[in-house]
Amino acid sequence: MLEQELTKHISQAISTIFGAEVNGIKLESTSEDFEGDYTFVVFPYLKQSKKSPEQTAEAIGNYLMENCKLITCFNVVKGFLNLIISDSLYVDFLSQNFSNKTFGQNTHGKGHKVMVEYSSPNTNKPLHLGHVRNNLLGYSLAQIIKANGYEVTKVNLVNDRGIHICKSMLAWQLFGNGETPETNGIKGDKLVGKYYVEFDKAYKLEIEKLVAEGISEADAEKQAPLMKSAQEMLRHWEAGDAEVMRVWGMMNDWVYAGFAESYRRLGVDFDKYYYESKTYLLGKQYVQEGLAQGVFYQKDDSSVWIDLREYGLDEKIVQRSDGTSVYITQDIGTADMKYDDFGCEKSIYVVANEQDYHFKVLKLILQKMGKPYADGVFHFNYGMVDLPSGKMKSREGTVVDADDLMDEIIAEAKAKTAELGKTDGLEEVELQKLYNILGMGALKYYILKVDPQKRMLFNPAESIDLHGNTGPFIQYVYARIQSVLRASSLASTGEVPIAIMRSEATLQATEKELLVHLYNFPKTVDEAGKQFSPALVANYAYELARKFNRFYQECPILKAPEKEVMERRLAICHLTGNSIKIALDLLGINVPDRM
RNA sequence: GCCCUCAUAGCUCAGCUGGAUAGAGCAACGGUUUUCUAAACCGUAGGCCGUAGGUUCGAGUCCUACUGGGGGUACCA
Repeated sequence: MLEQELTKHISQAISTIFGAEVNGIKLESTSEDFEGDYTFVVFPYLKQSKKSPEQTAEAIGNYLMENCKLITCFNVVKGFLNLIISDSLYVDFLSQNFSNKTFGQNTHGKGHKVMVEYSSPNTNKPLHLGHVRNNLLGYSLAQIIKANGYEVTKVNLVNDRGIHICKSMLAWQLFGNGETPETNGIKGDKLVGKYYVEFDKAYKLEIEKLVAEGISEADAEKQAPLMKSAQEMLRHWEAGDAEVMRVWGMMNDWVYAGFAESYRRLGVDFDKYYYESKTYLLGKQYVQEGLAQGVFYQKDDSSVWIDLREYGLDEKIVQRSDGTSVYITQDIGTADMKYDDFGCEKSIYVVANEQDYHFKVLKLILQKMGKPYADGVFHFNYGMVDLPSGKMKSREGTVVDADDLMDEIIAEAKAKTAELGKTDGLEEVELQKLYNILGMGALKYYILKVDPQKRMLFNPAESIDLHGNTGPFIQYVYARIQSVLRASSLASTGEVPIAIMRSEATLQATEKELLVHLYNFPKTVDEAGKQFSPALVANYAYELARKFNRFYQECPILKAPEKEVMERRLAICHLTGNSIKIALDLLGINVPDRM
C-alpha cells in the first residue's frame, strides 16, 4: 500500500537525518486548498529535529525526493509537508483495476463468522418508517461486513407473541365478521394492524366510560373488560388453547405474507427466522446456571437478580418472584441458541438506541456467565426517525407506513423520469423496473447517508428529491458512464482489453483527483466495516459521483485528442462505474443502465 | 434523582484516529447545452461549530461544568 510505503520512508528519513527512532507516523490527505496528495505534519517531531517546522519539513522532503520514487515533488507550508505522488502510480493502479469486478472488497475477515440480527418486527401491525431504517441499516451492514471477507448470517427475531398480538386477535374476533385478506383484498399485515387500532379505540371508550363512573384512570385501564379479555386470551395462549392457537396461527400467517411482500420490495432478506413464541420459555435454565455460578442471587421473595452496580448500572431482575422469566432472560437463551446454531464469534443486534441499557446489561450478564460468545455481542444502536411534525406515534396515527412510502417515492421517480423524456424505446416492464430502481435508490440513500447513531429527520418532500446529494444523482453518473461505454463500441463489461496505458502519461487535475479517490475505495469499505457505518459508503459514493461529473465536464472522453488518452479515460469510466455499482450494492441500491 | 446521547450555514447533513483559510445538498441569486445524458457543471451569498472554562505547538474534534433536545432507569418488552 502506498501509505505504508510513505510512512516507512518518512520514519527512515527521521532516523537518518535526526537520529531519532519514531513509529506511529500519521499521514493525511492534503486539504483541497493546497497542492499535494498526502500531507505529513511535522509539529510533533520538532523535539527530535531541534529545528524550525519549515526546516524540518524541508529536510524530510528532500530526503524523500531522493529515496522514494513515488514522490515527484513536495512543498512546505509552515509545518505541513505536502507530498505530490507521481501520476504513474495512479495510471498503474488504473490499468490493474479498471476491469476488476471485486474492486473495493477486502479479505481480512476470511474465516470469521458474523451474525447480524435485524428487522425484528412485532406481528400486530405493519412495518413503518422506523422499521425501514432498521431494515436498510441491517441489510447494508451485512453487505459491508461481507465485502470485508466475513461470512455473514442474517437473522430476524420475530416478536410473534404477547399481549399486543392478543389485542389484534380479540378485536378481530369481536368486530371482524370473519374478514380475511382474501375476502377484502387487504394486505395481511394491514388487516391485522387495523384490528390493533380497533382494539385501542374500543378500549379507550371503555376507559372513558369507567372514568365517568368515578373510577381513577389508572384503575380504569386495568379494569376495562377488553383489557381483561386480552389478558385472559394470553393465558389461554400460554396454556395452548386450541381455538386461540388457531386464530393466532391464522392471523400471524396473514402478517407474514404481508411482511414478505414488504421485505421483497425493500430488497432485504434473512437466512434464518427465530420466533419468540419458541424462545420465550428459554431462560429458566440460565437462571439456575447463573445462580450456581454465583453470578445471580435470590431475594427473600424468591425473585432473582444480578448486581451490576460496580459497572455503574443498577441491580437488574432476571426472574420475577412468581418464577416467570423476563425479557432479558429470554435473550440469554436466544443468544445461546444462535451460537449453537451458527457458532458466530461476533453477533450484531440492530436495535434502536432506546435499548442501549438493555444490551449493556445483556452483554455484562453473558460475560459474567463466561459465555464464549459474550465479548462478540455488539449492539448496533441507531437513532429514531422523526417527522417534520415531530415524533412518530402509532397511537396518534402519525406513523409513515412503509408500503405507502415506497409507493409514493416510486411514483415520484416515475413522474420525474417521464418529464425528462429520456427513456424512449424502453419496454413498459423495463420502465417499471427503472422507476423502482430510482425510487428505492432515493429512499435508501436518503436514509443511509446519515450517521446511523444519530436521530434523523425524515422530510417527505426532501426524500423524494432526485437532485443534489441523492441516490439518483449517483445512479445518474452510472447511467452516463454506461452510455459512454456503449457509444465507445467497447463492451461495458470491461472484459475487452484496452491498450496498456503508458505509465509516464500526464494526468489532468480532475483525472488525478478522481483516481486518488478511487484508490481509496477499499480503505473506505474497510473503515465502514470497522465503524459499522453505511453512511461512510454513501458519502464516499456521493463524493465519487461529484468528482466524476467534474471530470466528465472537463475532459472529453470519446473525443479525446489522442487514442491513448481516450482509452485511459474509458478505463476511468469503467473503474468509476464499477465502483459506484459496488458501493451502491453495499447500500442495497441498484443501478440503471440508462435513465 | 441518576445514567446514556445529541447540539456545525435559514433547513437537512459531512467533517476519518486532534492539524492549515470548517465542507456538501436544499432553498436564494447569476452563468454554462450546434460537442460523450443539463437528474449535470461553474460562480455569488450565507458560520463566535449551544455557552463558559481547561488540556497543547494546535480543539468543531479530547476533559469538566452549564443550557437545551431526545432516550433510558424503580419485578414492561
